[in-house]
Amino acid sequence: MLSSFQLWPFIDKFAFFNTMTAKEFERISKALGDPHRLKILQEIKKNKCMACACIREMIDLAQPSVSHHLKQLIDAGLVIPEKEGREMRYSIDDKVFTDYINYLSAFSQ
Amino acid sequence: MLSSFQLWPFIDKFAFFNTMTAKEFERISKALGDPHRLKILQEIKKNKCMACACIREMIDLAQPSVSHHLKQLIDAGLVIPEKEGREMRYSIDDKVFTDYINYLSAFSQ
DNA sequence: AAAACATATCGAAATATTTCAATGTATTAA
DNA sequence: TTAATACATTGAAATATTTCGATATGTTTT
Repeated sequence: MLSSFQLWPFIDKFAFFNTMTAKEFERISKALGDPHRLKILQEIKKNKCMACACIREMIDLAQPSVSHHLKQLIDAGLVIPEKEGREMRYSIDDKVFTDYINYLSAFSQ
Repeated sequence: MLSSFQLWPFIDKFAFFNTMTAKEFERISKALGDPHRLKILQEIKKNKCMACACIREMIDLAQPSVSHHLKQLIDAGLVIPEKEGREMRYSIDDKVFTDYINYLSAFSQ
């Protein structure tokens, strides 16, 4: 059976099945490549919690550092920020993870 | 329906389904977070080619730089090096990509 | 054995990232 | 309206990564 790529060989295997560009992929990979940010992501996944107040308790970093890491996760699209009074709430953007996985899956087949 | 995590809540969701540690995940993410290394991976995926000779033609970098990037991909486990005469052949380790995707999938569900 | 070739390693300069004290901004409480 | 709270931004030092010329190592060719 022919795959799409054999039928349309001019289509880039690494950009066809989702809208992610190589630049976006790179930014997400960078965001994932830090132990503090991975911890933050896992905490946000466990329970959508307010940021610095809650996250600082689990990570040994100053407030501006936590803020800096959160910004990178947000800029990569992995985390969605939401203002709630004078606090912030952060949540995981499942779709961006799915797109990232789709991009990756071109390598493991 | 109960998930495994509800049945065994003491098991870490991010380390159960594969053997990858957070440190390994971090190293792979870092390796993926560079445009040159992504290009190299895509080229290796397309056709298992000899390294510097073939890869240098597609990337505007000096030979030691290509070697340096390849080393990071190898250290991350994404690429398998193989000596063939005086050349090297590099190939993708599908399994490591699959493990990485498994680790990631805990975030997108 | 000497020359040529393919790639790795070293070391240093250029560049990028991480970190935090100080300060700014917006929101709620007094 | 002044205090306090929650978080973002700035700017600078510490640290890590990228890059490449020079050189080393191992393999094939002559």
